[in-house]
Amino acid sequence: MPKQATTQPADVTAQRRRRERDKRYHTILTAAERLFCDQGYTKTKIQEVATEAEVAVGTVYLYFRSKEDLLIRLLDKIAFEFRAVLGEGFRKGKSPLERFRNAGLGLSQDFWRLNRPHVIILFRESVGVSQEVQARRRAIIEQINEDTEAAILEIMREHGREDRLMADTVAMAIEGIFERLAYRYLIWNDRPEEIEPVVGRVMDFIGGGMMSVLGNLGEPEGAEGESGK
Amino acid sequence: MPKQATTQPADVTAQRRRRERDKRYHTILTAAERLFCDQGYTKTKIQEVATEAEVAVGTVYLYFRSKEDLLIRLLDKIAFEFRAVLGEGFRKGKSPLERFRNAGLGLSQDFWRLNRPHVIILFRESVGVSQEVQARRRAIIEQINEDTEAAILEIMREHGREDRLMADTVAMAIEGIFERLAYRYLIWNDRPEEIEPVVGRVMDFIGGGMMSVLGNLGEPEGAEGESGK
Amino acid sequence: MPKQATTQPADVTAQRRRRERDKRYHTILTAAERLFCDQGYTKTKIQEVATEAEVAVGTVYLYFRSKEDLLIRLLDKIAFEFRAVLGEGFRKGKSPLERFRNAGLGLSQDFWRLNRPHVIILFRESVGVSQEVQARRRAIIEQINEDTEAAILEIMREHGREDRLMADTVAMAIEGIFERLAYRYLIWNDRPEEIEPVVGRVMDFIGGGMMSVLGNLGEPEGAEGESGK
Amino acid sequence: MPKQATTQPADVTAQRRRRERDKRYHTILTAAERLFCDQGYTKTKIQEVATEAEVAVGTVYLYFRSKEDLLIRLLDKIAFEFRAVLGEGFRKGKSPLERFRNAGLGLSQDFWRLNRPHVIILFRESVGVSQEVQARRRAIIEQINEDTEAAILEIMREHGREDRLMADTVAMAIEGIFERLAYRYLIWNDRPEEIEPVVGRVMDFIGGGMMSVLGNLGEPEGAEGESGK
DNA sequence: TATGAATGAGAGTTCATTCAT
DNA sequence: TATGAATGAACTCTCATTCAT
Repeated sequence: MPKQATTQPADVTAQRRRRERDKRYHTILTAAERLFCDQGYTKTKIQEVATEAEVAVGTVYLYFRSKEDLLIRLLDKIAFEFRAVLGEGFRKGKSPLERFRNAGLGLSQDFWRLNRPHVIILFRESVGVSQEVQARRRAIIEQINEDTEAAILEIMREHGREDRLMADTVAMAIEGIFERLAYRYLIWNDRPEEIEPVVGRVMDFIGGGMMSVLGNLGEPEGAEGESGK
Repeated sequence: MPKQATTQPADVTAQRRRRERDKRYHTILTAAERLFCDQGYTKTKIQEVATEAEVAVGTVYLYFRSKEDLLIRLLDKIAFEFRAVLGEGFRKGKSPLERFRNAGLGLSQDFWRLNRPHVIILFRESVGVSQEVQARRRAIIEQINEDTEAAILEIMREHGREDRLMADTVAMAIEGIFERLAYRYLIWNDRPEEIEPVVGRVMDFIGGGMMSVLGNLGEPEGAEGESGK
Repeated sequence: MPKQATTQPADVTAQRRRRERDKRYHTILTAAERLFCDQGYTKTKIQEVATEAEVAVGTVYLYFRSKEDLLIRLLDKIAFEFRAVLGEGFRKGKSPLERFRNAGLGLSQDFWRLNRPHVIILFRESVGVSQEVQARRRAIIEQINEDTEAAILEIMREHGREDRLMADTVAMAIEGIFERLAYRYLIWNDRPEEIEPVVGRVMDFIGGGMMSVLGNLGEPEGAEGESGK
Repeated sequence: MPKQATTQPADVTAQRRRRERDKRYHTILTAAERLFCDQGYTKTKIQEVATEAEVAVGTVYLYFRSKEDLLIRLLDKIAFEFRAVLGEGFRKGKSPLERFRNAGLGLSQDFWRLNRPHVIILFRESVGVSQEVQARRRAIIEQINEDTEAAILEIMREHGREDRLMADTVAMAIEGIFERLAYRYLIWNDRPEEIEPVVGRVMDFIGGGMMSVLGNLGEPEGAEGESGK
């Protein structure tokens, strides 16, 4: 009791330890991210991650169960940030459609431009690694799909009707488009500055596609021959 | 007559050898394909490929330079068949738009349904393997992009104007959509029977997107507010 | 005092580690030496070296880059000891000639008799292995040649003249003689006890050869028609 | 009988076959020689030997039991030619000493200059290959030693006494010298033109050594202090 | 006799993971 | 908690030799 009164060392120490632990966790994770990006997951050795993070090999295993675990935690972190950017975009704007557009632009501006490594890990390095990594990757992408679908359903509702099947399909399509976009301008060519104009064109394309689809649902503009057949 | 019988053998033998060589080449390639799909490229051992193809390990190396070479040849074969199906689709139909639609349907009907292994190798197992494999994968996808772009330009021309930039972007978008489609219904879920209805909806979406884009170019239907801004 | 006990451990541990590292290095090297001798370099497997040294295969690669590196380090060690014995011999004795003789005897007594494995590795197992090993072997032999040449030049100088060309040739001759001697009585027949009398005769032969050559240079006994022209 | 009378085809064919067989045997052997020299025995593949000899792999095995056998036959051939040159030298000249000198010169002029490949195979590529090859190599070198010893004994006899032990040692010494000579000017440096002057000096050295040794035996030219102690 | 496709044992090397300090 | 030396299973590729044609 008197001891606690003087400096509360137990709590303070515990807090500091916690902070240091967190810090080290992220140092290692960031080192792994950098290396997985530059050399690929398979070619990166735990020893290299340790060196890059300025810790010993054993220390890496103190924070992560295995090399695979390192990748999974990385995916989780990426997923979190990804959804955050996306969610932020969906919240800005007056009409649902405007919000939708903002999300797309936000993704291309804020996220990808800054996080090429994340894109590389999500779309290249985590592909085909192991069953568990596949599952995680799939969960992330489906989660994003659901977010997008929700936004689309909101737009649909505003137009008077909702079609979950179509919303799901459109969400899937949009995700596919953006993945390819990212692949082209970040992974294959590292030219993020070219993304913005392409996103403009892409959003036109997507907008047209959605209009066509929404038109069939709520608005009496009617008669796009192909649709719905 | 008897003379023919004695002089031909050389040719006959040479021919038969060639046939057998080709046959064995494909036996090994098919064995690799099956295993790469089921267990993944990395986890598949050359020994297993050999056993599956009922040859010795050394024989595999008689036909392929390395394990990586096996994957590259596989990609080449897949690319060839892929483009064949796509090209066939593009040729059927009266109007460019109809031909375009046919290509999409053809892909989903003839190719993907029958060739799940191909899709898995192209979209999952060949990702992140090595620099050379990446290069090959990229070349294939860009090639398909060009094919698609050409088809789109044809449609554009019919509508009175052409916009290469837009055509390229749209081609990219379409490819992205189809890749995600394949991923979902063939790789993550092996439910090829669900593809067709989804492709229907997807083609509506794409059709709408293209109309919107074409509208801006040639037809005076005008006024899709979002587009072109 | 107690403080010293707590502050020193770091140094002590570091020292002990260093000692253990050195010890293990030599354990492995010695194991390799034994096996290379008994079974030959090519037929010895790294696994065997590891077993002989009572470590794991991976540990061998922790200390040596490759199997070839193992041989090269061995050669370096042998070269070091070889020159040490030779140098020691060259230092004992009053006249240059006596010193020269001592070096020869020293070689045959101290070195070869005790280091049959070294002789085998230097003269048999390291021959024809690889470019780099050849280079190292050559460097060692040329180094010994230079040492011998220096001793001969000293003798020559005492006799009033020096002839580098002749000294070089004689050094080469002497080395050749001793190599063959070693080959015969250590590699082909393991009878080191027979070396000493032969070395006696050989030294007579060499002495005569050198006298004849020196005679042409310094002493006016002259007139061996062929020599020196 | 009448058949024999017409063309004696059986004999003629048999002879021609024998000739062709011999020719092919030598073609293969020569191809192996060239490759063993250039790339080393270990690195040379049977396939390469076959290609160089313009036959199929199987054909090589029709003429030689194994890769090792190829090397052994090569050694035999080299030994044969080696002894021939040596023997020829020993026969030319009036006095035994002159004949001896001729042999040494002959070796350096006729044999080595023309047969660098032989030297490389005998002194480098056949070292450390296998037990059997070692045995053959040893036999060859001992054979040459005996030839040399015989020549030395002849000289000794002319001088009135013979000492087998000394003759053997001197023969060994001479062989050692020439091997090193060959190593230096043919294997390490391919400069055969430098051999001749060196051989001159070497023969002086050897001459002096032999004189010293002979002096002790028979002739009263005497009194090289060191010798014989 | 000649061919050359097929064989398959074999070996060097790597690297994720552990654990004594 | 941190360290990093030690581990050893795993895997690709080679190449001498064989044998059906």
